[in-house]
Amino acid sequence: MSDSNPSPKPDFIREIIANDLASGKHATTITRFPPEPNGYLHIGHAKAICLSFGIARENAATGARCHLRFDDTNPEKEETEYVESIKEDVKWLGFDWGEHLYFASDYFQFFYDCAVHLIQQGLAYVDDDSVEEMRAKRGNVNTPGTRSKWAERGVEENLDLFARMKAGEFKDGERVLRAKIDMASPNMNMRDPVLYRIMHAHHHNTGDAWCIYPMYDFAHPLEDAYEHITHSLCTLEFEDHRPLYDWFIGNCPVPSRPRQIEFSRLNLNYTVMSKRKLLQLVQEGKVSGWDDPRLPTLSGMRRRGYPPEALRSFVVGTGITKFKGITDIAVLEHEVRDFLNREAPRRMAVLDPVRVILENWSAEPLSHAVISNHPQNPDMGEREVPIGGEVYIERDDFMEDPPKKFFRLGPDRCVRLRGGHIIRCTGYEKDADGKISLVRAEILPGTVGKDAPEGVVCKAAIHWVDAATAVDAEVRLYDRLFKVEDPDDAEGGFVSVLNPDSLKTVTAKVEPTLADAAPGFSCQFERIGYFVADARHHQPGEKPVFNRTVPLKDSWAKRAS
RNA sequence: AGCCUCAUAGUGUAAUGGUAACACCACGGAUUCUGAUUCCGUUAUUCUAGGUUCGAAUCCUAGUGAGGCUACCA
Repeated sequence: MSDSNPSPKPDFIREIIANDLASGKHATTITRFPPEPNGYLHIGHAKAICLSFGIARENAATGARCHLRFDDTNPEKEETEYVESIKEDVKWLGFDWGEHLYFASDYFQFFYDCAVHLIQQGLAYVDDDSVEEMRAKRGNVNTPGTRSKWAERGVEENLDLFARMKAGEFKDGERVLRAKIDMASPNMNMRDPVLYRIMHAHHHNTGDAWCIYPMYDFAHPLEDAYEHITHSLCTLEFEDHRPLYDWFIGNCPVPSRPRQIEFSRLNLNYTVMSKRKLLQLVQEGKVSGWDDPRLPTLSGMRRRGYPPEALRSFVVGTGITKFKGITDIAVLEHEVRDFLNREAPRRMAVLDPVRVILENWSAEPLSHAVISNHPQNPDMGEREVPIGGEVYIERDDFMEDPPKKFFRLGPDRCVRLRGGHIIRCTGYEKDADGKISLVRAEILPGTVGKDAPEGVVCKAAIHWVDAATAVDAEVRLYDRLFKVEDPDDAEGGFVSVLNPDSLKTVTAKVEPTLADAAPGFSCQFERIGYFVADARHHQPGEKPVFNRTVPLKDSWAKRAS
C-alpha cells in the first residue's frame, strides 16, 4: 500500500497527542528528530523521522511542526560530514524542517546556566572522584550506592570549582559535575548522574569555546524544553531515563514542560542497524562506503533504488508500539516491489546471454518491435526496440531437455519473443564444456501482434535483446549482506557471517534505449527484477552500471528448487 | 537479585468490556505477449492459572517468558 502520503492508523502516541489537543493541554504539537551527527541515517531512523515529522504533518492545521536538531554534545564522536548527509537523507525521505534547524551546541550557555541553578539549589556538586571510584561507589542493581565525600561541598565552593572547570583549569577527567539525587535508587540513572565532563576537544560547531560538555541525560530535556517541544518521542532504551528527564524539567528554570514518550525501535532480520557495526563494515572495507547498496542506510537504499515512498509505507505499516519485535525484510521488499511495479517503466536486458540465430529472418524482417513501457499503464507509452536476425536470450530460457511444465524454448518448441514473432527452435550447438553456445530458430511469419496459429503451442513470451544493437552494461546483483537472520547474535562477531555472494557483477546485454539512462533511473528488467542506474559510477559515454533493487518474484524458480 | 517495560496466526500490527481482524510470508487456483502484476481461495492467533462481569485479548492478582538498566556515549 504505497502512498505518497500514508495516513497511519492511530497508535498509542497519536492517541496521547489527540487527547492533549482535545483537552486543551496543548494548542498544537511540536516534535523533534534529534540525531547525533556521528554516522549516517539508516532505515531505523526512518521510523523515528516518519513518526515525528509525520505527526507534525498530520496536525499541520493546528500549526504543528517538527524540528531537526543535531544532538552534538560529544565533540569526540561528531563530524560535519554527518550533518550534511543527515540533512540530505531527511529531505530525500520527503520531510522538511523549514526554519527549524537547531544544534544542541547552540544551547551550551543555557545548559551551563541551568547547571549553575542546580548548584545554587544544592542539587548539584563537583565530584573529584575518578571514573573507577565513581563506578565502585555506584553499587549495582542489587546494592545501593554510597555518596561521594565531595557531595558535602558547600554551594560557594561548587560554584567556584564549576566556574574553574569551565575556565579550563583542570585536565580531562579530573572532575565532573553531578546531580545530587539518590544513590540508593533502584533506577541506576538516578544515582547522582554526571551532568558535565571535562573534554579539551575541538567541537565542529563551537570550536574551542568550551572545554566542558553536558551529558545526554542532562542536555536532552533542556533542549526539548528550550524549543518548547510538547512530545519528545524516543526509543525504548530511554524508558529508565524518563524519571531523570522529568527531574531535570522539574528542577531547572525551563520555559516549557515537554513529555517524553518511548516506542520500540525498528528491527529487521538479516540486518545490522547499530552505527558502531555499520562503521566497522565501512572502515574494514567490507562494503564500499556508507552508501553501499547492501547497507540499510538511507543513502545505501537510495543508491539501491528503494523509493522513499516505499520506505515510508513500510515504516508506517510496521506501526508504533512498545513491543520489541523483529520485522521480516520481506515486508520492506514487498513495499519496494509494490511501488516500483506501478511506477517503473519496463525495459529488456539479458543477464546471461545466449545467441539465437533466426534462420528465416528474411521471410518477414522487422526493423524494430513496438513494446509497451508498462502494460498496465498505457499512459506511459510505447517504445521502439530494434531487432534483427540475431538476438540474445536468457540462458535459463532454453533447455536442452525441458521438463513437463517448462513453457519456454527447447528443441522443436515454440516461444514468443516479447513484442515480436513466435519462434521455433530448430537446433542448437554446444561448446567443449557442454554449455549451450548457440541456438538456431525460425520465425513464424504473421505472428507479430497475433495469437499463436492453430496447432502451435506457445505458452510463454520471453525477453530478448537485438545482437546487432545491444549495449554492454555492468549489472550488479545485490543480495542480503548476512547469511543469518540475526547477525547481532552471531558467534565470533557479525562480520563472520557476511554473505560472500552478497554482490555479483555480470556484464549484461541491454536494449539500446538504456545506453544513456540518467543516474537514478529506475526500471523493471522484464522477467528479471527492478534495477536502477547507479548514481555514483555511471558517467555519460561510459558503460552504464545498473544496481539490482530487488528481484521479481519467480514462482517457476521456486518450484524447481 | 532489584527496578522498569512488554506479551494477539510463522512475522508485524488492529480490535479501548460486546462476532478476534488486516498486511507480509507460505500453499493452492483463475487470468496473463513479463512463470511478474491482477483476481479468488486455504492453513493458522489472544503466554499460563485464578478472579471481577450477563459477557474479558481488553480490568484485577499471581506466575511464566522476553527485553532494558550498573559510560565522564547518545
